[in-house]
Amino acid sequence: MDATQLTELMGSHDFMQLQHQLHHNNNNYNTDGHNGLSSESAEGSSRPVRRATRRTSQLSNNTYDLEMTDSSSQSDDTSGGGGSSNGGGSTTNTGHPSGCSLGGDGPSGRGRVHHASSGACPSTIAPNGTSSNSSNANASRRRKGALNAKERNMRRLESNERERMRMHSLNDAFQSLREVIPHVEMERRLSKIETLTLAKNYIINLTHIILSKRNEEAAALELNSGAVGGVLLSNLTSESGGPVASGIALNSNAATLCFEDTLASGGPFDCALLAATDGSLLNATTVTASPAMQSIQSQAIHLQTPMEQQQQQASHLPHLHGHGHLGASMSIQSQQQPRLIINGGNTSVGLGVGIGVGVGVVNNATSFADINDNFDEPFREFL
DNA sequence: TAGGCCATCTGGTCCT
DNA sequence: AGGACCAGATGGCCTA
Repeated sequence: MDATQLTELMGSHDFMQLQHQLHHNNNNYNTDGHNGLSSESAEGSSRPVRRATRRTSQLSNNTYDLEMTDSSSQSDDTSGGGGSSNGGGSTTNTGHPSGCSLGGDGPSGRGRVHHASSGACPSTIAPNGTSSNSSNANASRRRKGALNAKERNMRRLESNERERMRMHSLNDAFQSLREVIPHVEMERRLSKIETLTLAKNYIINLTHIILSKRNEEAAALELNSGAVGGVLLSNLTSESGGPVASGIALNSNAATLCFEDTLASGGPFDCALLAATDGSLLNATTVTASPAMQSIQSQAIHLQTPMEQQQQQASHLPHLHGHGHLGASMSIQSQQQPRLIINGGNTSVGLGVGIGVGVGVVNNATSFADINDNFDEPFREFL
């Protein structure tokens, strides 16, 4: 799985092809002890390894002169981007003060609303590098100037330390997220943007599944257009022991959503047999895993384990605001319901059909007109 | 060597 | 007022 394939995967919202992969997630990504990741898997992935020495306290390496009394230098310079002697330091003033984009993009739109008179980018920069910003900013600087340089430097160091800790917490949260998102095994760990994209798509797919579970028949009607939010299960037998709708479950053209009841025991499943790719509508039914099905359960992507792991890590997670879809996802995972078995009974169709059938739900937005309108609905009870 | 990704520093802004 | 949050800037590491 290379980066291109991953990009395609993220673009296709396909998570259902990930069998045989999830159980590697916790072992194959290199981590380092400094960024909150486990250290036992440091072999085989270069990206985290090279960070091993980065996540250390910078205080000891800082070249701040705590005895300095010249208020015109170091962190007191409000015009200089960076200015640090370590890491983000800027030894050459580029002429672009901190907070100003080189391309003149203006406010990015992220973050909080800025008042017209404020903003990260000073309106003008005096030749000496001082900002001619609002009077509030000037007053603030005057107040800061009232502090002696040693105290300012100390506060700057403390602020830097807090910022590092904040970013470490953020990175820990990213790692926790990586561990609960099924994704294709890669030789390197997921980048942040990949993690967020996969998480978003994963949540979308879970939403589809929940909606389908709540109203299989309605979902089946929607899915009848060919987009199926499930996975292929084969070798299923009906509860009575006979083949399930012969030509359906045993047919790779059929897509089946099953929620675990008693997979381990081979008991009945509540399965929503959604739709065959020929457009025929399938009925919801209850089926029982055959011995063959049970035999492949070890290869299934079983979300319970990462969920449990997440629960174990819950106490270590940084505070997550209770709004937004990520929060909803976290909530539903902590509730452990529903537990979804993602499986591929026929490995030969795992990728091709998995993409085309299993995860076509999102690509075919018209098949789920209600998804965006009621996206939060399945999660409201968990909020 | 260019580009991607990341950690860190930094100062402005907002919130409590 | 202090801390959290944010985003720009910078340099390091790695891969293609």
